[in-house]
Amino acid sequence: MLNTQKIEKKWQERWEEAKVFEADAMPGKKKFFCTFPCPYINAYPHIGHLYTIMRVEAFARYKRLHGYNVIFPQAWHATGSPIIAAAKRVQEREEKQIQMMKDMGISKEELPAFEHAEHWIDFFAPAFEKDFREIGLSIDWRRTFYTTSLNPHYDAFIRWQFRKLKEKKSVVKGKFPVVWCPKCKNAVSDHSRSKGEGETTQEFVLVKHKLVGSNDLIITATLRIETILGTTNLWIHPDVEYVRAVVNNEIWIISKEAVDKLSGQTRSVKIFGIILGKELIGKIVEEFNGKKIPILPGMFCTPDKGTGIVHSVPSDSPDDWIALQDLQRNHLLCEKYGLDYRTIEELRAIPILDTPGYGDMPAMHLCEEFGIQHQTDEKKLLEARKALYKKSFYESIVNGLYKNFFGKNLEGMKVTEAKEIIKKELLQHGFELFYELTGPVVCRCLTVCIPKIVSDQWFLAYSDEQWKQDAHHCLNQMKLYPDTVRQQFEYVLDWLHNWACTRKEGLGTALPWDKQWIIESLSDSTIYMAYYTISHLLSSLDAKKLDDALFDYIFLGKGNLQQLAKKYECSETLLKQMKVEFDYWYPLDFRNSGKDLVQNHLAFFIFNHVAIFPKEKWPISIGVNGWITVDGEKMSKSLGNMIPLREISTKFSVDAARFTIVSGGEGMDDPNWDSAFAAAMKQKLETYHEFCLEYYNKGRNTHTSLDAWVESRFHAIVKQTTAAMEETAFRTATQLLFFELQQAIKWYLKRCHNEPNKKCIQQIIEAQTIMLSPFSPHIAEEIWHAIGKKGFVCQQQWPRPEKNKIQRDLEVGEEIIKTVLSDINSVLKLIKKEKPEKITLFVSVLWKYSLFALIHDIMQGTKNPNIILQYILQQKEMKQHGKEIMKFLPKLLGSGKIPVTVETDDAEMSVLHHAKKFLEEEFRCHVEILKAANAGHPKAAHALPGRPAIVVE
RNA sequence: GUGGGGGUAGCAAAGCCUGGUCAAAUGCGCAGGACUUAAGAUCCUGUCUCUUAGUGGGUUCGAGGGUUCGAAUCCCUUCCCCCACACCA
Repeated sequence: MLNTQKIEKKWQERWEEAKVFEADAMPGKKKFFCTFPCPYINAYPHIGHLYTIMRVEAFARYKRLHGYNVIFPQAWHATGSPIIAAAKRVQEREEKQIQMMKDMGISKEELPAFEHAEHWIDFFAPAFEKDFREIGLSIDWRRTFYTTSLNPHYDAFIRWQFRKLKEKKSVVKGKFPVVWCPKCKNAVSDHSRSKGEGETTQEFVLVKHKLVGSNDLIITATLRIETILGTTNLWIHPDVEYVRAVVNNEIWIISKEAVDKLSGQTRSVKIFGIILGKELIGKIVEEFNGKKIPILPGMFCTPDKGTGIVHSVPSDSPDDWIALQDLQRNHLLCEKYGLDYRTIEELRAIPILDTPGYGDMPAMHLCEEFGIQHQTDEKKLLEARKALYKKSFYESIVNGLYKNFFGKNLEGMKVTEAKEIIKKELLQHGFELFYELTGPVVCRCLTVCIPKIVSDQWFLAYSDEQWKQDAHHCLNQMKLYPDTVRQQFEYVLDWLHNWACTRKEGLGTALPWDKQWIIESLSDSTIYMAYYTISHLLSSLDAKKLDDALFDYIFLGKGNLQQLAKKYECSETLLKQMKVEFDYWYPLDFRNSGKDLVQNHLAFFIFNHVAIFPKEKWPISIGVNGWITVDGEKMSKSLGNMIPLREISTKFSVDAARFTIVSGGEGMDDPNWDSAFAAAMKQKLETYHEFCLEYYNKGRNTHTSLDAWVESRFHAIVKQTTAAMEETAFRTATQLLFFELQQAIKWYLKRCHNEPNKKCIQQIIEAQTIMLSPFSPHIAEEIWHAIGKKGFVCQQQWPRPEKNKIQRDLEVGEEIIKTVLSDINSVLKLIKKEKPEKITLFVSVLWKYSLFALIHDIMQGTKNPNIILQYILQQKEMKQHGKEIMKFLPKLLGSGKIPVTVETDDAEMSVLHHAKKFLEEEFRCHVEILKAANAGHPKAAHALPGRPAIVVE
């Protein structure tokens, strides 16, 4: 048994000593720069990280074997709120958080330290590095850093980045609705809530209804502005007190509860009167289009939702429909509020939308479907409403009433489209927007949160057309692994609009020109790969002195070297060196991440690169992969199937785990981690190690056709493996270079009775070990060393496939022998004979005829037309002329059986003659090989090209 | 719903673009055998089903249609799974 942990450690130390993975600019030498996105360091890394980073790692090691000067740097991400929020939770000793800390193996004594965000970084950054080192990643650790203002050098870099963006007008100011805590006077992110995780703001439109005979406006709020033409009446709760208030020079009637919400949203609201719902019932309001409708009693109106008043669209709202039904059935109620029930009865729902499956009165149908009897059936109504909203939003079509909507014809348009147009028009005609939360949110300070419009929010202007075009341009010339993600990228680049890039809380860099803001996490991590090229040199400068001039010089080649050196009190050489490093390494050659980052990080990455850097520094390629599943199940904390990296060495061995995870899958599919495979793989690698030691110096010097065969297989496999590696199809590559090659070797050794050609087997062992090294580097080094090779395996040359050594006919020959072997075995098994006395092989023809000659022969007659047919179907001509031929072939086959004489193919005969000795030894009996055509044995008729008939005696 | 990626034997995963050599690679798992004092490892054999002195038949590649002499592969319909739909890592 190998001590894998010892081996891992040994080689990691040796690589470190020899600085194998430290790469510096070497102008003139080909280079490869690859990165894995900074992981967020609020917990230990796990096997999910491993899969994605292995794609970078394997590619990096592969490129090194091709003589590239490779850098693979790694930094840590701490920008944003999760760490701060977690620290706060620790401070509060929140149960869940404490449990999480415990699960991570953090003791009670250590807890107080985790109350401070800085400690998380101090703790996890080294932890990540340790874990990453322990799985043998070929990272240049000199270049490591972490993000946020806690790293002043990086901080200066981010400030430079944002000033550059601002210069290009890529950062703009705008309005933005947020979840707001009135007490903390802060936006409350998901992580800082004690209740209401996942709730966001929701955009309503405020509809103004003019009370006839006064200047008062009754305000309703709706999510479904596209139904505006279906309004038949207003609902108001008779027993609720509403207020009259001056809102931006208008008089509004709204619920008390609505006042706070409205005033939080850039409005001044002054209450000057109270009005009971009852007082308004029966009155008439005038709509924006002049239509007059009544105000009716609706008990379902709740003052804390919207404005507490509802406009009624009975055609498309189950609530409105059933409320209207209730009222129309209830004469007493009408009388109670002094309403004329005849006019009430005449109120009819107005069809406005066509909803597939429900026609133009979906609310009515849904009330029936859900068995809703009364407006107090809240549960059922909620379900019906949800069902309808969803269906209607995506599937309904607006009808003829919208033929002339402010001069626009919307008839036949989908709701998703029409909605935006309707909203836009109405906003121009005095309607207003209003935000509500999708559900109750309570801040960490236990204050109930409200929606608020922040008016000085900064955005990255991704909606800018020119910027989008540049991004597309960049994408078009980029290589994507796999290319199937391209469409997704195209879509995302188009779809992205302005991104709110600043926050009020969290870790990060202060926005240089507006220090109340902190740059948001995704926005600060878009071009930091450039920072890798200089991070190890930059840290020797005094952070306080750093400013834009430095980065302008390094990244954009502006400014005077002498002056700058003076300014930063450093040598010119150092500054120059930084510039050389950047110019040499950039552009970035390969960036790989999970597929979930396509729509944000990777898209931002493209955008910001094209904004800041000249074309020749734009990224070269992006790799994208799926999400790991563990033994067929989604990986999650709750399932308890997270495998932390730190457990890998002891549980599976690093080499086995690295190999396993890569063979889990490729492309965009979710790959699978198979624990049983990992365990088996550990054993296989050990066996492989033993095999190499046993066979490396074994063998003869003579060269046979069998050696030529194994060489052919070897070169074919190397060729395929290389092609797969180039496409980052690492699963395919591992399958080929390990299993496929093993199989070939096994057969080879069997055929040559464990007496391989020395040169052949050495070449194969060396090559296989080299090809294995990107995946399982420790064991590869161990083998390399053990077979007496000098240097590191990771610094060797990737094997070169030699085309002229690949000989198809040799492979076909061995296939025939394999078939014969397996056929004899099945016969032996069937007749339960262990020791045959004699085996006779009847060899048929390899048809040399052209297809048409064959058909001619069939017309002459044959012993078995079906066999011929089968053979015909495989021929190239069939692919070209298949249709014509098949039309008349059945007729031919229907004709009689006339014996036909055919020539035996010499190739097959000679293959079998060569293998005769092998077969005889295999079965320990005499083997006879005859031409089927003139054997005269009844079994001989079974012979097929490439598959002799067999008689065992 | 929209955009993207998928659905293949017990599990995982090739094949699909470019239809025929596909009952479908490979690996894991499982079963039997050899070796061994034994375990592990290793090696061999089998692993849809029925047959059989083997190269044969049947039914399979989410489901249902279609194109074709021929479909896992091309086209249409449909169901299911994953990712994203944002202000955040």
